[in-house]
Amino acid sequence: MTQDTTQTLTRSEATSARIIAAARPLFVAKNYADVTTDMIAGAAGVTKGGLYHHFPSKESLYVSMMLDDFERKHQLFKQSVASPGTCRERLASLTRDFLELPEEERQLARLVRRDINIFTGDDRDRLVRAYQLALPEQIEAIIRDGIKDGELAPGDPRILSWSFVALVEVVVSQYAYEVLGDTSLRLDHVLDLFFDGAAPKPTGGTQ
Amino acid sequence: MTQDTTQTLTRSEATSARIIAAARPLFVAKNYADVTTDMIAGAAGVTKGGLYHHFPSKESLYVSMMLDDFERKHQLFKQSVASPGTCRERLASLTRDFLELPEEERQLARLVRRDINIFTGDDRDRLVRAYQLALPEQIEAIIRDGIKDGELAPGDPRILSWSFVALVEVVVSQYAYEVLGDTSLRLDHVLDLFFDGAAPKPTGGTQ
DNA sequence: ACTAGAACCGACCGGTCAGTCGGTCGGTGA
DNA sequence: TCACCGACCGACTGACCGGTCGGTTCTAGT
Repeated sequence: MTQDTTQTLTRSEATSARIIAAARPLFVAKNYADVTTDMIAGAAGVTKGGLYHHFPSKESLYVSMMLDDFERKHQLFKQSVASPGTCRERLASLTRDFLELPEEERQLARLVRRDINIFTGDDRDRLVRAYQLALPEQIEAIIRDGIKDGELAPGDPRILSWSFVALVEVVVSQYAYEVLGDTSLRLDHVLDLFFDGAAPKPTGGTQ
Repeated sequence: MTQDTTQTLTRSEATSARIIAAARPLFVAKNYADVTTDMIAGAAGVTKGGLYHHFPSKESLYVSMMLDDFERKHQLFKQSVASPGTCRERLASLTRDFLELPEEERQLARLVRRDINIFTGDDRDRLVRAYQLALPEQIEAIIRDGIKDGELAPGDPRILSWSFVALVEVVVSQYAYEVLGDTSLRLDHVLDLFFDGAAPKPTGGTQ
């Protein structure tokens, strides 16, 4: 698998991918414990035996699914971090990418918080590290630059990045979509709130 | 229970309360599915049969526990909403009350987000309503006043209240405690960020 | 065509856990 | 002191689910 990534997937790889793809919406919709291996296998068009041919355990299937997703997100968000422009522009780029992700992939990022205390030891550590690398650390890098360049007030970049993530999660809700509408307005809302706060601007312009 | 709250609890009420008190730390530490009724009963000093004498199901025990807690929080936060002062002062009062709650009670508020998709129908609705009444709606009331009085820029008060809650949850983390230290500094951080944002102040004062 | 091995099947096992039920205990009123 | 009843007990049940395993089918190389 390491020596040959150029051509089409093997049958085994295709089935593994199909199983993971089938598991994704199930784990988004229901708790880890409430998603059975039979459900996943059924949704993927294999039997439980087939599933266990590709994954040694339910837990390892879950971890594979999450690591897969974090890797994709990591690649996606890395681009915004590397892009030129102001801190605000780069944060906007990253957030826009996130908001324009399909619903399912956006929700996956929340699973790590919901399910993290199910796991212990190695699996838990790997999940946490992969998540932090994919999202908070990318934001933290941009924020760190922003502080250095004077675009942001001095402060702990990690706490600021978590705060930013928290604000983004708010506008992902159904209600925010109804009130704020499409991506651009939700994006502006998050950036305005993060950079300038909720107090009225001293200059008092209307939007 | 409605007609007689003056004197000491009956034995039955005391046992119910003991069971709920025993369940609280267990549900905080582990997922709903991973906390067994035997564990709860054991921690409460009764047997499973005794537990089921007081609660018809595990789910109803969980719901009772949560509704109990939300009711207490509702009473607590109501005071800050009713208190005089600026929007910022009232938000500070409410947030300080929250931050000074014992760890266990603070964490309980997060359970509703973690476990809400376990339940369906009536129980789910009651949990959501009780939570929103206890926390976001109290904050929303203060924010609504703030917008009316010009202390906050116009905006959707519900989204702003959710944003505020999200920012508070960030400073509840272990890391934030290490970086920011005691309650007052974390409180200031949340309020500064919410009201004024992360950008440097135009006047440029240092703290 | 033959065959070795990978992919896949599905009945089954072992363990777990919510919920049950017949019974015991202790307090309370007559 | 005795009868009653709510509180409590704990062994048991039935269903569910993760994981196994012997067997079958598909595929690729010769």
